[in-house]
Amino acid sequence: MTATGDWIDDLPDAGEDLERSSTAERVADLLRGHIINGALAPGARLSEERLGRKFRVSRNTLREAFRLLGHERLLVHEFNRGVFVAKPGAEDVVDMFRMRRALELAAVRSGPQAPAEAVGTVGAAVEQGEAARACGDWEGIGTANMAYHRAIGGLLGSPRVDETMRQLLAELRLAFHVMAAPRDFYAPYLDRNRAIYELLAAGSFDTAAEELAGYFDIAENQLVRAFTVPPRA
Amino acid sequence: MTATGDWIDDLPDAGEDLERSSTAERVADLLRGHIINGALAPGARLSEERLGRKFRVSRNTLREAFRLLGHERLLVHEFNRGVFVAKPGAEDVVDMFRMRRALELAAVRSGPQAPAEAVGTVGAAVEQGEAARACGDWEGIGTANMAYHRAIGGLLGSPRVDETMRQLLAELRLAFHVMAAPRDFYAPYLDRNRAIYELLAAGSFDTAAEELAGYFDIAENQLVRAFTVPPRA
DNA sequence: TCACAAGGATTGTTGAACAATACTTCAATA
DNA sequence: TATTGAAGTATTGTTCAACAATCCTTGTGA
Repeated sequence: MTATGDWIDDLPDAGEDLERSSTAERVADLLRGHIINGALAPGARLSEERLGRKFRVSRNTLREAFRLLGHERLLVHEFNRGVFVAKPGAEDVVDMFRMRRALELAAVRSGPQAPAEAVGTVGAAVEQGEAARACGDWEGIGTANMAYHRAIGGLLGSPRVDETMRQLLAELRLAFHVMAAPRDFYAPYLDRNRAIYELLAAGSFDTAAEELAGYFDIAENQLVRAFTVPPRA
Repeated sequence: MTATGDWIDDLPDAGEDLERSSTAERVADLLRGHIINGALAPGARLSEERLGRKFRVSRNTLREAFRLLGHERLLVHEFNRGVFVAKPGAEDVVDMFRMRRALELAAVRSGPQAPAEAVGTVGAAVEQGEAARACGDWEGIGTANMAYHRAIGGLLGSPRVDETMRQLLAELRLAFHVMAAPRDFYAPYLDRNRAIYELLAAGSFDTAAEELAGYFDIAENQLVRAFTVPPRA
């Protein structure tokens, strides 16, 4: 017989690829993508009948998908009026940053206990962003920035925090589409991202936290200003 | 004419009392109550047909309610098998405490910027717990402890953190029902709760954070032990 | 004991139907 | 003109019934 049967424990987890089958979840994924990349403008109304025809799913299934995205704050559900793509305001941005500060700063400060490859994931996101900049791929820079901060949150090694960060950053990205010129918003922060990563890799977690806090202050300020001066009515 | 029409802006917001009407949400509220007070045991299966008959709602409406509670991690949805009351394990408790530490400690340290009556809310929860202890109302002590930590999270003044804390503590409470003797679990912590509150009221936020961190260590340890030594099979 | 097939039970999804509510239009009135 | 009121229409809220897909149980046979 071959050594042991342990080989079955060694192959990678299927990870949701098996259980993932519900139509409602697939529709939710599809919609989430369209919302995040801006294909569905904030405030847009989602008609049950028309979307149902478009996706070839029944109204009931569609409504289940709506509930999922509503819980992620990407859709708002107004009773007897329908569901709309969420339209975050300045106060929402402020609130999201409150939560980001709490979670990401705690994550960075918990660096010494972070799981093994967690810091490496941050570095990968940094390079992903720099590659996008080299191509002039502004959309890609935004995506990389999301991955970067998700990786920061990942330092806590907490599935619940990971999930929360995922939602939070998706909602934040939605907020960008309300802004005037989100194009090269993130580009100036790429160098700062790398600097923080270097500090993490060097084990200077407290200094990294201070740097990150500085980033929050600047980015929040810039974002809120972009909201307060509305993108021409 | 009477001075201005501004009086209409001055009356208090109706605040969700008007929009709150969906049957699915009411069913979700009902189920949530039954789950956190232990009427529905962890691991129990929720049959769509039987629950639908019981509550006099259709399967579709019930399924919408399930989705809501699933997103709060109170129910787990297994494809083609049904929904079950979540059954948190030791690793879930550890993870919940990771997130609690991040949020509540950040909240306490943000004390100086806390909204006006936020500290008072913490004090109210302390007294609510002491009153419950005086009555020997163990269930009430647990409820008061939940309110206490929600109030701690409320120091951040963030709606998103509030919502997250609400879910987190509901899930944590569910975890208690897996324990052997959850009866007087919280009683020993009442004095500590008051001590932390006094520190908050005195403005010693950093000291309060240290005390709170100590509470987390002890409570988590006690909880995890209660899980590792299972409540007789 | 194990494998496997048949059967029943439950969920996944659809489509249609009706009630309840919101939105639109337009006429009537002050 | 501005506002009110009253249809009429469109959309959502909810239910019901049906069928496909999947799981679980049971019993049979080797």
